[in-house]
Amino acid sequence: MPELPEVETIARGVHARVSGDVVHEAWFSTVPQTFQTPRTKQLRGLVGKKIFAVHRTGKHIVCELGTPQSHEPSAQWIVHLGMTGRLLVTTPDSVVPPHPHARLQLVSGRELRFGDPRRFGRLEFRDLNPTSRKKECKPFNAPGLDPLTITSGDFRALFKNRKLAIKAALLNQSLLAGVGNIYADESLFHSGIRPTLQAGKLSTPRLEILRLRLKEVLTHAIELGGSSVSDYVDANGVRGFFQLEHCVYLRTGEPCLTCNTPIRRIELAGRGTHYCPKCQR
DNA sequence: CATTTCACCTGGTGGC
DNA sequence: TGCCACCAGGTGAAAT
Repeated sequence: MPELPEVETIARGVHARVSGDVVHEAWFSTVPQTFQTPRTKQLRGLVGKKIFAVHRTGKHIVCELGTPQSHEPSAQWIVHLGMTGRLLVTTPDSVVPPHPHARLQLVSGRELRFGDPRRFGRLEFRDLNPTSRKKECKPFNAPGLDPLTITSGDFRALFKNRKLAIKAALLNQSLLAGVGNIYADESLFHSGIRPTLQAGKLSTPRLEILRLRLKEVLTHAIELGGSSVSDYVDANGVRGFFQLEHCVYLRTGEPCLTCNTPIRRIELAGRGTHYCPKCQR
């Protein structure tokens, strides 16, 4: 469900409410595919740990953990929400929605809960060990570059000589980390770029427009708490408002807000793709 | 290596 | 009310 703005909103909300808190007890479901790291190892690793900070990288939420006495994080709990994952900070007595997968009871009395009906989300635990060369001992980092901070030169270089459609390139997380279906469609609309154009054929000025519009769209969406299309809510259970600003996403057949031409829907890279045939060329 | 397709899941919606 | 087709915020593995 969640793309960069939703994940950023959740990470901020969780950070605000649980940093400094300590994991008292933990419960995990037995759904195997949810646990990137074996659930027993996650249980052992989390209980008794202090949460120093929570932040986003790409579409991942990273909780920095350590012993309550220390000041340096020595482990990480990494949450990927998939399509329908939710990460919520609640009171212990609040109703547990269907499909719960993790419940961390905190010393403050709060609970950090993860639930996910479609089970595309993943939970991962890392014991950080600076001397180890193993990947699972290194701090987690999204593979692609962050669209909020990427430079013009790096942005251009990502797409150079690429034969795939620009929309498919935007969705590739090893190029840009955090862009998903909504913000790919919306940023291409605001850039006047047809999603099917070959990424490598876009001129430097058009790529620069895309970089700027993408950053604007994502920043604006973060300010509005993300897009709630069906069921997305932030760490406090509150819906976002950016869906009210969507110009093309899920507006098939409705008039373009600029020129009144009906919005067209095609399939591209296996995803529904929405664009204005007149404004985007 | 670059690119495309598909499987993985549950649930909501709208047509009949 | 039920049944069915279709759609949905993601991504990794397999195929090409």
